Amino acid sequence: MTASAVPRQTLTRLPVYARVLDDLVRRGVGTASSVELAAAAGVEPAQLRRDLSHLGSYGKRGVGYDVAELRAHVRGALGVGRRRGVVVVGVGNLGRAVASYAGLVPRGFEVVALVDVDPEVVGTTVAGVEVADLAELSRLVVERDVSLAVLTVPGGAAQDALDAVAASGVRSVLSFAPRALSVPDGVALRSVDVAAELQILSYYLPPA
Amino acid sequence: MTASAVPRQTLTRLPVYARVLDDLVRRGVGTASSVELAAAAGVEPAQLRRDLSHLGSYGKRGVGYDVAELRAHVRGALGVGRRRGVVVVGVGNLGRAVASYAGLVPRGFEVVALVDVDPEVVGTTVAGVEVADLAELSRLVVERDVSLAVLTVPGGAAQDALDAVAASGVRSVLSFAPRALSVPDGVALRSVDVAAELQILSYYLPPA
DNA sequence: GTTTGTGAACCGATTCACAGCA
DNA sequence: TGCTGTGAATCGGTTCACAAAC
Repeated sequence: MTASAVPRQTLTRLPVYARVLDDLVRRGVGTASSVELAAAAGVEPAQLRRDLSHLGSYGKRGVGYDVAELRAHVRGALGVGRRRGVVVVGVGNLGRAVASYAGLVPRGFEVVALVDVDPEVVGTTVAGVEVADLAELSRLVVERDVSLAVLTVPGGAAQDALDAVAASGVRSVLSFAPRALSVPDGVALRSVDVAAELQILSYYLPPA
Repeated sequence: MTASAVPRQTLTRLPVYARVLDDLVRRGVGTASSVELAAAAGVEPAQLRRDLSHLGSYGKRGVGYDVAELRAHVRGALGVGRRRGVVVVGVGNLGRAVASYAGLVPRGFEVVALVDVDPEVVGTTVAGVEVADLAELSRLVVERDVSLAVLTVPGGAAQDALDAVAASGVRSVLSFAPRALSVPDGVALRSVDVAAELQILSYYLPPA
């Protein structure tokens, strides 16, 4: 089962499974069935079994899954455990929040560079990292072994930021900008738009 | 075409269309074809036409869509334009970033309440709003007409926060907590997990 | 001629349901 | 017996392709 054979939707659930398995390992649970794992992950058992089948055949019929073994395989598929250098582009409120977010370190993500274009911000230190000018991006990516970028820039600056990040050699980008972005070849982009999420939720509110 | 007939996936694209239409109105464009709109939104023309067809039939064959009219219908479906009170639960770095996020106001979202459990934080003012104790939540929801909640609490506190928010009468919730949450009846929940997004992106990185 | 709106075909993902293995 | 892994059925959503409308 090659890596590229993992369906997109399955891929989005693997981090959830990884978290559930982390919990079970921490609690010393040795074995778990698809029913138990699915309940903890908030999905259907059949879906979880199908998802895991894309990684290989690691369960035992009549028994369930060995928690530690399965965890190793899920982590392996996601590349968890390997250190991943992250650059945060745009050091406003959101950029500072991402840079300070404690949830990244236990997953192997290390914010090793911050860049901005505002001279007021460049030179300041956030979460122990000095903010550099955007012009330094390419150098920092190489020197600090950056493999992921988080864009926390205003919408109007997002396309330029994405292009700059791509030119610097980073191939995986998470954007918080409320914009449809044209994605350079070979770059994987995921987007989060907080206002859009709230608008989607608004749909369900009473129109009154 | 009733409101509940809008498919989930279409719903997630409506905010994108709304933004594109905002731009066109601002630039004084009167009419646009599905090809033009789709290009700006980053989707296929057929998909855009299908999506819009769920809202009604607002295009003119041989001409395209009247930008202002279509915008009004898309906004209407999402309830944009109506003021929406928002409470931010958990005033850490991320909560402060959300409370200060300028992108919410133009979409009609107004952060009118902040709550936390930490006595160090309660009483401070963020983005012009005083942080209240979580115990005040129900009162604030009523007094300030809150219809949406954003959960920016640590993972371990998320389920309790969600339950408290639901008990206070808020029915639409956006969570940033890295947890699978059990959703109370009648509540719409959307989740954003930054570390999970980075893990998904990690999948595409070279394993070396 | 141009472009919408939509049946119909297609596609990927979910769920069912059970054969196969522990 | 109990539970996985997976064919087969199903479902929702996307894309095709064209008749209808302008």
